[in-house]
Amino acid sequence: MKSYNPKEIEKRWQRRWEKEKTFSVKEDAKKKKFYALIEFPYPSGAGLHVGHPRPFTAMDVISRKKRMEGYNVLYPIGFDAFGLPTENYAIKTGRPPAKVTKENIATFTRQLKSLGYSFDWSRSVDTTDPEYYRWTQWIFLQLYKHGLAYKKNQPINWCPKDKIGLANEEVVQGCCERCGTPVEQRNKEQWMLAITKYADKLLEGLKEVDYIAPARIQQENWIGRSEGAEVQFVIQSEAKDLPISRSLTVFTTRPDTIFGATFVAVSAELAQSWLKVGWQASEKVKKNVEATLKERVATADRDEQEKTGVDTGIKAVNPANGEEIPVWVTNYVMGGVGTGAIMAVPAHDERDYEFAKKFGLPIKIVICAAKHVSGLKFDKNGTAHGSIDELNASYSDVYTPEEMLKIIEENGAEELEDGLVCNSAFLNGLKALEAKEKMIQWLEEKGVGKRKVNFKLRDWVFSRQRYWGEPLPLVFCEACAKNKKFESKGEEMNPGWIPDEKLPLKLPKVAKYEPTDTGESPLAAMEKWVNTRCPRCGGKARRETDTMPNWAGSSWYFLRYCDPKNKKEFASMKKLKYWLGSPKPDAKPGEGGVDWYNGGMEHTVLHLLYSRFWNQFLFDIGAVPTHEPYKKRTSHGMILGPDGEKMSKSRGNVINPDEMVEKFGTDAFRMYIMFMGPFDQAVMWDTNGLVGVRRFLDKVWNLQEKISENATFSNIDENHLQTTVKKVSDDIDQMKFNTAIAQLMTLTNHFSKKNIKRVHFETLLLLLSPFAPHFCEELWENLGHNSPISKETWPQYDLNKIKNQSMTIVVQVNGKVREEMGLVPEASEEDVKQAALASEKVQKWLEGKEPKKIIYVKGKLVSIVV
RNA sequence: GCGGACGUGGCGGAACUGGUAUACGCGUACGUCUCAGAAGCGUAUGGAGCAAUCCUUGAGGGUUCGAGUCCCUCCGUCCGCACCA
Repeated sequence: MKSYNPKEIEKRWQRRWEKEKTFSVKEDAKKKKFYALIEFPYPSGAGLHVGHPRPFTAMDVISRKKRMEGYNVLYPIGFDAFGLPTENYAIKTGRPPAKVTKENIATFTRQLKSLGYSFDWSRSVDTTDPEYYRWTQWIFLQLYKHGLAYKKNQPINWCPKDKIGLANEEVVQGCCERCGTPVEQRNKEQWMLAITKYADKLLEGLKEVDYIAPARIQQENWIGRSEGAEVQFVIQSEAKDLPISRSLTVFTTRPDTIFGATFVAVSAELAQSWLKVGWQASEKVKKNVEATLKERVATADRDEQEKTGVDTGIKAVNPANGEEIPVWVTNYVMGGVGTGAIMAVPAHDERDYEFAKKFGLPIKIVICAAKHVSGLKFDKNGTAHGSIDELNASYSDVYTPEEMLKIIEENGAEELEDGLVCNSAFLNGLKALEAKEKMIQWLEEKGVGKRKVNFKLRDWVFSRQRYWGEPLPLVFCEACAKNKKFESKGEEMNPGWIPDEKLPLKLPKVAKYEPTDTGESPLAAMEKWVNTRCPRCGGKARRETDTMPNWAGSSWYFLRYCDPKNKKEFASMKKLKYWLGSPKPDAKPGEGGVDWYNGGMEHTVLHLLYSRFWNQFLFDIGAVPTHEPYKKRTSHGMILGPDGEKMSKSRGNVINPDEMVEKFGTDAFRMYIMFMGPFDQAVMWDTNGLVGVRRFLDKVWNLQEKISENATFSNIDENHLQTTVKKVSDDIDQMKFNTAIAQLMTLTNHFSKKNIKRVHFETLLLLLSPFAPHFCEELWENLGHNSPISKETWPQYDLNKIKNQSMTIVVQVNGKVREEMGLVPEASEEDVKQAALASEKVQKWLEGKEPKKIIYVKGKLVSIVV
């Protein structure tokens, strides 16, 4: 017998799969479809990282199993190739990004093919291919035509190192997500996508889909819906010079606490906007505003930041009780949130409390609830700690501490929701949530406020001033703008667009890729390209020179996979319906999507949200068949270096996949990646573990010699086999690959102690084949099969075949295991109990006492209580 | 601060709806093969003890015949958001 030589057999099978197009799929109405998706890689110059194979192998295992179960499986691959690293490389070396990208894709392709993935390579896409980005541009134009893309002059996050504008989502703690440089604010004209118009739909859609909880929760938090009210506070006459001469609008989620508002706090941004339009504020106020705005940009960690502020001297009237309260400018109210102004309720908001304490502003309790009376803490015995006397010093009609305690105890009012409103006129005695509703109604009736839903989500900054991205297919024509030939949607001149049949608008070849400090894209210097004819009137016009962010191409790639060669549409509806539509006969319209999408947690906010937005929009205009793009979303953990740290060149703990494949073989590498640890958790690389998996494969290889038709096959053997079929099947479905492999090892260990029948060895190979495909193909062929194992049927288990000759019953005395007995499986409860009591060991522990109680768990154990 | 995940041998990690904790792998020790080493193969391997037996799932308490699993308090690690009103 030849020994196991991975190098030889892996090349052979890879060539054969390619030649026979084993994994190419076509739509086939007779077969159930299954669409498995992984996040397509960015083809960096460094080549494949060991992080890549983890999700790729996992979905490959699932895809291979699904194929064997009779599904028509689409498992596609492509490249998300626009982006900064390639552009920066081009700047450094002067080589054209398109060329560099081609080379990188070739490297990635070779590496991915060497790992034996069952991708349908004939459907491969490349986001930088004009035939692909033609449709990215087309979708953008659809958004524009539907009023969801607009140009806006606004402060943007500017990374001075990368010389690029960043979306809010790309700024982490005030720094550029990519390079870590502190971000500056700059005013720039930017293309925006109105994702906020889809905020509610994006939130609603999460109910339809099966995402792992952290992914769903992160999306919910990011969208950040909060229900409350906008309330008008009338400004007193001393502030005539204020632009908001009549009233100031605040947003609050707790209108029920309005009687406890003791001051109004406004953001420095709002104050600045007043100053710009002629507010005559004192020098002190002006200085404070300036200082706060400066600090905003510089401070990354706001945790430790001291609250500061200044009294503007303006008075506002609380509409609920007519009380006059001061307006302060503070650093803890943010410009972009709500209306940029709040009513401060120090008794029930920690931040307001901290501020009120510091500046000696009054604190008024209006809700009796243990956890929400600032400065007061109640322990389990109901004893109050803190200083309520200090709090209510300026308000005589608040309950005494004793009365409050009583209310809290009687109503079990721990949380704010359970609290009772006090000191609030017509709201007194109501539960906080009821009071909230009543107050909103009251505000609306009086015309001093209205119900309002607020979102954290901001519109998406969609333009980048860089070269290596999709050009925005827009043209500015002054003549047309003057003649108002285009419907007005933005603030400035409205550009016309390039007609569909003229797409794609190709990226021109430029000599220099450097971005400019003025913030213009390198395309702006291409006079020949920039100056063009207006597609409407044929007159002189200029092209838009901004490009799209790298999120654009990845927002719809899963759609293109369904019909990658289509020249007339981004994909035909018929094909989209086949691959994305729900196969369930009772499915509601719009239900379905990619059956299973696995990707990194780092993409659960941005990429996932953006592509859901595009898909929902495309659904609304009738271009795709489903509401939601992805039916099911899972995530993998990171692979850490052998030192337990994130792999990085500077740490020198990077593992090269090519090297591992060269040394141990692709199948061992794939199996080790799956065996390392729980799929959703971070795991440390340990090459010794890979050695162990390789040993396992050798062991399976050697089983060939033990095949004998005279081999015995006992019930115990049958048990092992059936349990393994069940466990491996179930575990793969639940992505518990590590335990599936452990079970295959157990079965192999069992088999290697005896002679085995060929059919049982074959079952083992079938179960192993998704993990180690080349290895199993080879052994399958050695057994004399002509057709490949990948075309075989997945084994079925039959629990009825598990026949126990005996069952093992554990006997516990007072909760401790004292005896283990083998009994016939037919034994009745009485038989088992009798046998247990009769046992010598049990008798010894009973010490002659009568058992109080005997519990029997069928087929498992007897528990005797003395 | 809020939200989420988690804490089990020397190490990575198993354990279904509460029912024999430590599966599987690594490492280690001994044996076998070998001129020798490596790789194989075999046996052992949570801790203490000669043994009977006792102890053991971050710490402490509770519920239960029975807790890694459920409840409470605390400690620690990782991730996400962050003065979001």
